[in-house]
Amino acid sequence: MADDSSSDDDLPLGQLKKPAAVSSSAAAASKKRAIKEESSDDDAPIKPKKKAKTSNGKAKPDKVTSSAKVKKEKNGKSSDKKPAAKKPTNNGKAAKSLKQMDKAEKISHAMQAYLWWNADNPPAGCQWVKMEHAGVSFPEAYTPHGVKMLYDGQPVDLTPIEEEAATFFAAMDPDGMHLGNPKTAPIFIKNFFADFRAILGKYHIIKDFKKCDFEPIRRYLNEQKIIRKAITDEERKMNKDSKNETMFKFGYSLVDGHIEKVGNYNMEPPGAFRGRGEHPKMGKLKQRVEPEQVMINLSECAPVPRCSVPGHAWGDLRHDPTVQWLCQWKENINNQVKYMQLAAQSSFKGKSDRSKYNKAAKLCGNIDKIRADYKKNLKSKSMEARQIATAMWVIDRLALRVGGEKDTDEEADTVGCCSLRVEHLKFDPNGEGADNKEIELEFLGKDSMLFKQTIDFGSALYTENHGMGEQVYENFKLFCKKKKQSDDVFSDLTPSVLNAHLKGIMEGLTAKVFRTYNASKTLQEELLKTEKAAGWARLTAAEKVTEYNNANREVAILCNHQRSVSKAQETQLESLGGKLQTLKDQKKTLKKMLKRLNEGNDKGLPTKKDEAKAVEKANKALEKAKEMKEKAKTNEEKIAATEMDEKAKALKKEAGELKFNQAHLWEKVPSKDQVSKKISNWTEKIAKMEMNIKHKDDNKEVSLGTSKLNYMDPRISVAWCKRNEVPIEKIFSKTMRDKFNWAMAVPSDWEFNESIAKQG
DNA sequence: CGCCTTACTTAGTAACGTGGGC
DNA sequence: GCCCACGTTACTAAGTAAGGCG
Repeated sequence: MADDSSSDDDLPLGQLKKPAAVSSSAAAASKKRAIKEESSDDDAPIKPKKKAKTSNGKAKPDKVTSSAKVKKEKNGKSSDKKPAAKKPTNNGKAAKSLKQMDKAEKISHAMQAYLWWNADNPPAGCQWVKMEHAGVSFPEAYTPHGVKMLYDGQPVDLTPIEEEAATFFAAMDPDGMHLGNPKTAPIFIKNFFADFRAILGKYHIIKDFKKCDFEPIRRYLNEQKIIRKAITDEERKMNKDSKNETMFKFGYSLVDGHIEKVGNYNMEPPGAFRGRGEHPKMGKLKQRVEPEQVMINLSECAPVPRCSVPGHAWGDLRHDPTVQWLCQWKENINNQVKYMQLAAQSSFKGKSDRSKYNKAAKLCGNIDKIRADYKKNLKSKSMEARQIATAMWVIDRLALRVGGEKDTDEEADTVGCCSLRVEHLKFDPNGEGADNKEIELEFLGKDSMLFKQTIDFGSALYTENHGMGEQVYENFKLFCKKKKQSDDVFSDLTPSVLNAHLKGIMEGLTAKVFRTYNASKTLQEELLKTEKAAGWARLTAAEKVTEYNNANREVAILCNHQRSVSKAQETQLESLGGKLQTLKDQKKTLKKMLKRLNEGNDKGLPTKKDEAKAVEKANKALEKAKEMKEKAKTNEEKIAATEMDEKAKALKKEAGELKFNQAHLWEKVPSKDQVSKKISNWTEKIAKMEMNIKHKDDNKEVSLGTSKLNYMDPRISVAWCKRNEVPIEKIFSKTMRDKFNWAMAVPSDWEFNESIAKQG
């Protein structure tokens, strides 16, 4: 399995790209025809001639197709030596028979039967030989709601297009990260209003944003939200069905005889551009994309899908097997090309993912050489060599991104290593004096995430084991000398210069490989550390998972993967703090009670106040709300039902709080025994809650998902699960298991090191 | 060669849906 | 069995890097 993954991997991507586009598409085309013939029996059920486009979608022929396919692939598979890998991927649950599966399950079953890492590769330089799909699914045309915004207090008639734009603005949360931030709100409003005015035309009465009142539309949208909340189960099912229908139609592609999932098959709908950070273009109107703007890419032999928007047609057609994309179009905000591509669990993505990790693993064998190289050059007489060496240290040790140049008129002002400016470094941030070797790095990185860390270059962390911290510090001082705050620290260093140097050291090495390498290496080392600790074997699976998450957190911190703390989270944490205090107070009360009982004074001890009443009241309200929901026909009734529901929930919450507040008490005067038992109970509860709060607090600003999804070699996690008897589902969600299907078969002693690079 | 285009990976957040505590 | 906090998924913005072109 993973071991035989052979030499394949880096082949298709790198070297052979050139002969690609034009010439090879012709060559590939002729080859394609040959292949088509060979495998035609294979495709027979899938290609009922004209309707082939919908072959992945339409109801009847499809059912035959998928089940036939399943059987075939299954048989083919059982002959190849590994039935084992299959079972755990089947959700852990007892395998369903084909008859019991719904359509989506059947398709996914069929897809799982294809193991690309055991299959032949497409011709060198090509990603596929045959590819067919249904194109993108377009959002529905805008339906006007007729709710009028106010201008200068007066309702204004708007055309549907104008109304749509106004509605995009009204849909923005006034307290959200764009309008709720006093720094970004003016940018957003300025951009939006400029585009809105352009739609309205010169002579429209709307001229001043301050006189605009979008509140009526905003209220309407909120009302719609409430109505949607009150839908019946039946309606909910219908929505799901129609969603599934478009998934069946557009969500799958046929690539070289097997089904693959498409990632983003829904065309991005129009709206207000939600750029992050202080993006200079936020608020601009993102236009609706017409089919004519879309280019689709499929094989020449594939049927061209009919465009699903009435009266429209695809803009252009391509047959380029050297690329992965199925559709592309231009977006009007930054004039960038966007793509529809296969999903993360597809073979295309799986192949490049595996090759990414193999490349990072290859770095294990070269890292000493590389560190020695930049150590030497840190003192080089050539300024360029010195800058390259210092940048490499930064990228290696601080895990910064390479940092390409950005045009701040067009994009947010964010930086990485090469684009660091003098103003982002603060020497001796704590004013500790001359021989202090601290620098505070403060800047906005990708997605405008704050990087703020004080690096003590003289500390053991950066000086021991060839850490070179002191020399790096001297270099930084040198690079910043006589420069303006706004000057680049690495004056003439660019990502291409840096990457050219890296390529000279190790084939395929680029700056971003260091992040993958360090993330995976860190995970592996952290996991190993805990496994070696005394008593490890006695831990439960859940406790082991906590340790895994701790290791994961180390990686996330290394990569500076953050998330903002939501209001809800903040209040939740606060309320937990309140609860903890209550528990502590209750414990005090219990101790006092015990003391008095010991003294034989049991008069006036607090007892439980009647709480059943409150509970009953809440339950009644809840029942009524349910009833209203079921009866509701009109919008007004639906809104009333939702309101009632919310009221009832508030009552229930209140009752719960009352219950919690006197949970330490008894109906009658308790015995000494009862009290002391409860005291020890409470001690335990308090400890548990303190742990819980600490854990939540530690995690609230760290995002574990990104590193798990993009940086940590999944084979490390799979092997860890296997040797520690932790079910893989505890670590990887369903989609992650699908994405990492190629990694599931590694043995329990698999290691992230240079030897795996040789294997492929 | 430096800049622009192309193609793909990485990223946080909003919306969604579900599993496990009451 | 219910419900909601929480994890998962969808969405699309924002990066990197290679290659082409003038």
